[in-house]
Amino acid sequence: MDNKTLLMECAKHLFYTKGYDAVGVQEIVERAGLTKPTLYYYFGSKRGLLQEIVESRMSEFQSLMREAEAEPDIRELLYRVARAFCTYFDRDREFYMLMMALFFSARENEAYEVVHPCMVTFYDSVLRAFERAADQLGNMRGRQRQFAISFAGVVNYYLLMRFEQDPEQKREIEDGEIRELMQQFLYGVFT
Amino acid sequence: MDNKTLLMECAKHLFYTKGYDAVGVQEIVERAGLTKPTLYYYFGSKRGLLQEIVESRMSEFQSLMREAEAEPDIRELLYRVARAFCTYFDRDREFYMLMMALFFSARENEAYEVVHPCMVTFYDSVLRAFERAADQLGNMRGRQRQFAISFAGVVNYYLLMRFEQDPEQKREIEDGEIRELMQQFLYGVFT
DNA sequence: CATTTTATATACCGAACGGTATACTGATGT
DNA sequence: ACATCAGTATACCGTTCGGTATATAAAATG
Repeated sequence: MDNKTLLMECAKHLFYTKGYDAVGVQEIVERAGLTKPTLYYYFGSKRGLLQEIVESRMSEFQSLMREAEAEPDIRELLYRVARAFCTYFDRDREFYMLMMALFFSARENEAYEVVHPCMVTFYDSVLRAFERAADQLGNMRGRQRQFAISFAGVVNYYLLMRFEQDPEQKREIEDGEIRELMQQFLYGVFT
Repeated sequence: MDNKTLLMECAKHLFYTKGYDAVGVQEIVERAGLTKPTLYYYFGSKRGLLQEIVESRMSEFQSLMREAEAEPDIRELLYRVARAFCTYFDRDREFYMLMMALFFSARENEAYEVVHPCMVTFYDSVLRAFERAADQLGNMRGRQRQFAISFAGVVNYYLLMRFEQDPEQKREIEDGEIRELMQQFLYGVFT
């Protein structure tokens, strides 16, 4: 692994573990066995470092979503979108949790400013899916937003729970689990 | 307002706005028009300050939940629990959002250590509600945890959306909205 | 071989960090 | 009148912060 990638990996781990503001650049370069000017050579600033970490993993999410979005049937579509989120989560759990944490962090914080545009992308993908399936959901009365929010809430809290119970990622998320979750979302808790 | 309360209010606002780690004690006391030794006189440390902010608002939540939990019917119970969350949210939106942010923050962060026990309390309240209603939900096959997680996800993401659209708290959350959200949770999106 | 470019280190900057030793002030109790 | 004590301020502590000026060594380029 080249030093640039090494720095990004070390930073990601520390940001995830201790929080963006709580980690100093000194700590990052020490973990990588390098020095500060090297970090500033590649990224220009602490903010630039976070930006590159985030951007380097966004394209992967977008291609996962593009596959999922092709599905016309709403039930299958929702399953696939949830599947895309879970796959993305499984590929790098620390990164996913870091994104979640930064999304919920303070609005005026540097890290939030970097991450927010990406989270809008995530959310818009879900919202578009509901809007394209409007004809199958009856009169939604403009509830697309509420559906998208609920969907994101259910999926992300599910992943959060997964992570707390199995932070080591011993086993991947199975299709059956995702289908059950979507079943509950579509038809309620009584089924 | 006495200086202790003033410090807590200023700190809460700054922690919410900029993030716990990003705010220095100097900034807090300046906003309050006081000096550092005063802060350390009352709270002992920055951590102690956060602790008091959090603890001072927990009892209120617990009494709201205790009222809601008395309801035997699962539909009405869920509505009441959601109502309790919303009321609590409406009473002090900045505090609620601060708690959310800190709950999602890094595990090894000082702020997380302070807030985590409280969030466990929140979650356990919901979990208990589902467990007490087990007989009305058929065979849950141990899905209480999943229900509780989904419920928390739906409610918290709903409040998050509310907050983004109306951070000024111009109007309270109406019962109809909560009932609709719970309807969707109980019976799915097709209703 | 000389020159430029890329990548790294040493050593440092001023500012801000969390926290404290000490002194003062005004009210309270005796 | 005096001692006590809660509350507040001045001035300071050592450490760490994000960031940089400068040097150097290796690799690519002419």
